[in-house]
Amino acid sequence: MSLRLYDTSRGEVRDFEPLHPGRAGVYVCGATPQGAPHLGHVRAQVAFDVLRRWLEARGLAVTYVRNVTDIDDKILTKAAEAGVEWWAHAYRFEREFTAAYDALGILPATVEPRATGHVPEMVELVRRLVEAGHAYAAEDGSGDVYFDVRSWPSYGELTRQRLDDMEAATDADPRGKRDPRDFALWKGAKPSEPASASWPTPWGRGRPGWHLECSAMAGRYLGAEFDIHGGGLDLRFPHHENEQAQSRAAGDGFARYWLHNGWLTMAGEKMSKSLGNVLGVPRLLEHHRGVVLRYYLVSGHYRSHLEWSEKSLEEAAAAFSRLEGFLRRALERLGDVEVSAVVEGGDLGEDFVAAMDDDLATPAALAVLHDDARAGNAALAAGDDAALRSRAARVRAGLAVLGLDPLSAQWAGGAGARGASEGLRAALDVLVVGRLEERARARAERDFAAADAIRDGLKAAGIVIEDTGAGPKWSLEDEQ
RNA sequence: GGUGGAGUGGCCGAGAGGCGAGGCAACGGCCUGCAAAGCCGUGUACACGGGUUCGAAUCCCGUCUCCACCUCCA
Repeated sequence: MSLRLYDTSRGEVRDFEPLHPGRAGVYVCGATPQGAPHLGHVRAQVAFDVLRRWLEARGLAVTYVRNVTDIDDKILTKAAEAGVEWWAHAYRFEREFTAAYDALGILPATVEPRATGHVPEMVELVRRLVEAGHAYAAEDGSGDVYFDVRSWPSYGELTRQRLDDMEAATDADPRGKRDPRDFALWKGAKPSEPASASWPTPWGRGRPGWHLECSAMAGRYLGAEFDIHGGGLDLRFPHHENEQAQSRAAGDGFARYWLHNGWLTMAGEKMSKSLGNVLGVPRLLEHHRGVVLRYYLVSGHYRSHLEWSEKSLEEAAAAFSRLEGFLRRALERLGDVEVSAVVEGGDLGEDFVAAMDDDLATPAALAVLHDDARAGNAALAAGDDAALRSRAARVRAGLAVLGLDPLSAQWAGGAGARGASEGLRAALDVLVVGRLEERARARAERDFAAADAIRDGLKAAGIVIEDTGAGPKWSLEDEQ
């Protein structure tokens, strides 16, 4: 039994063997905070959060690095359009990304480095590349420094493309380039750009090119060679190809496995800012629980396209409620559902482990949990507490690995921000229980019209009544 | 032109040679005063055309359609 992952650089699933036994270094491309986060952004982060949680469940000590590229062309232009400092613009949206991550239960990274905080590392990397003959300062005096793709025969290996087959960028500014496909490691300062957006280097003042920061920061926190690099499919080329080229040309081993997540689509098309079909996470959270959004994202395989619709999200809510409802009933019956979500010696079932080991097959893993919940519900009805306890433990442990444990600190308390506070809930309980007592008297007298009127009245107020073996229970409709 | 991916039942969404993933919806039943929840049962789907095989959604050949990357993009 071992973890197998689809390595996009090889185009195949292969066994994951960490570089250092017992540890894993993971680098995931995070935000370029030029605007608000959309659901596609968080899909990627949820996917790699699940990877990280699974590696930890397998007993690996994970160093999880997620960068923030807080300076780039678009940040500069959008900030200028908005009439604010570029660094204020970047930080504002960085905080929105962080809030979105938190709302979806994405664990904080081990470290979340910013590009602007790693200029010395970047300059050093450029220096090494220039010395090795793989980079050159532009001859037009612009201050740009380019990577020389012709000097690196492996260029294109990540995406299995041949340099000669690539379309040359039509809109690329060829100024000072030896080959149109050469990419900027460093961009010379322009008079039109703010002075605060440039740093001194041996090649003059300037700012980082797009790809350099990831190589520099991965090296800084994970070393010259590390286990896994993740990101969206659109980053394979040019971003990841260029990262790998510059790091390896500088003599570093860089990433050993490359993982890429698939698209969240709308009407079959990729969600992206340029198409304008984005779903902002803050807006979605006004109407949907974060845990439900997360369940929805996890219900498809991370490499598959996931077709967005409100209906799909409602189905996800219903499916999650099924598991959540089972755990809440189990908790009431048993008093506690203590679990250990580790692969060896924990409560995760064999089938669940096999699913997750198979390139993080979360849909299959969820199917296992639904099967356990069904069996657990039957055990509950039959009064078989031992069976109930083991099923509930498995469901909870599995959900915990997926970041969906309804009893966890993250998600307990029902609808989170939308839920009632403790004090209000206690006050409401007194009132509702009073009404339920009236209803019980009416039912005892077989006055069902009066009993149902009470239930309907509460329903109209958003309070749902369910009669259970242990008497009536109430809950807020929003929390279901 | 190069590279890669997808087409599965009413819907979402797995699987990748033989035992009908799972969820949602629907229908029938159990339970219930009713409802809700839960449980049991009901569905024979894999773009199309050939082929291989005892057996194909899964392998091979061909065709069609869609998407993505090669330019900023999770």
